[in-house]
Amino acid sequence: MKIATWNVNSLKVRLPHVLQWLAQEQPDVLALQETKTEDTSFPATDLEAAGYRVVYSGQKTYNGVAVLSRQPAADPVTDIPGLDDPQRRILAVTVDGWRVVDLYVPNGSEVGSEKYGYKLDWLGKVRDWLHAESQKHPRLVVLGDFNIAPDDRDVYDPKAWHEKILCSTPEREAFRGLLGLGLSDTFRQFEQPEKSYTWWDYRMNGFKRNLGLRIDHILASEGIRQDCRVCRVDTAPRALERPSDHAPVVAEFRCG
DNA sequence: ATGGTCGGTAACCGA
Repeated sequence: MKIATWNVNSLKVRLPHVLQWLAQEQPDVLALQETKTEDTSFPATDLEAAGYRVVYSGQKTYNGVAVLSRQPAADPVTDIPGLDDPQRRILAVTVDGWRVVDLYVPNGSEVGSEKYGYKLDWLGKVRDWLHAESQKHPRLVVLGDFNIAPDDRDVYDPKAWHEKILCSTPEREAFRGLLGLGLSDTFRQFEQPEKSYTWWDYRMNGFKRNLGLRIDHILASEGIRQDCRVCRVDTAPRALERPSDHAPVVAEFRCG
């Protein structure tokens, strides 16, 4: 089972990159964030022609998540029970007995802002929901744009980002809270190159200078963490013309 | 030097 996550920052603009990447990598599952596409204009036909089933939860202008899968996706959930939120940020589906939870965690804007409060509240409610999901599904993968750099080694300049958004202690505690559900940060199960990141600001030639943060993650439940064979960032799409500001992250699991 | 670049959408907001 090869499963990946990619914040595409507009699926309409990035569709050629996504189709190219699917053809090259042939993942079993690809979770997308920031599709910025209403469901009525989701490019289902193009993706199905590429051999993928599509499930999506979008809205106008902002947010939007989708899961592409080679096998059919069952039991979709688009809302956290008990959280009445118009923002389309979560999508859970079951593929081949694997529960896949696609998250687009709020950015939070600035520490202490209203959006920051929403982010922390949202993360708390997601944690409660994922606790219930983990009881129901022994094979659980939680992946997406978490908008949290878990550790200083996930930040190109930890001093400059000290207690800044994406790096603040409450955000990192919320991330550790998810790990406390028995979820493993699959990227850190393996030796990795130093200065591995998944997002680089469009400004200041951030990618060329590798001024990045690792904020996109693939978490695996206790039942499958030992089956994870590799987790890596694919920086190649970030170097293309007109790229997303995020790179895909891929994890491969031994099956059965 | 406190900027800078994208995407969506139509003057700015969000990231």
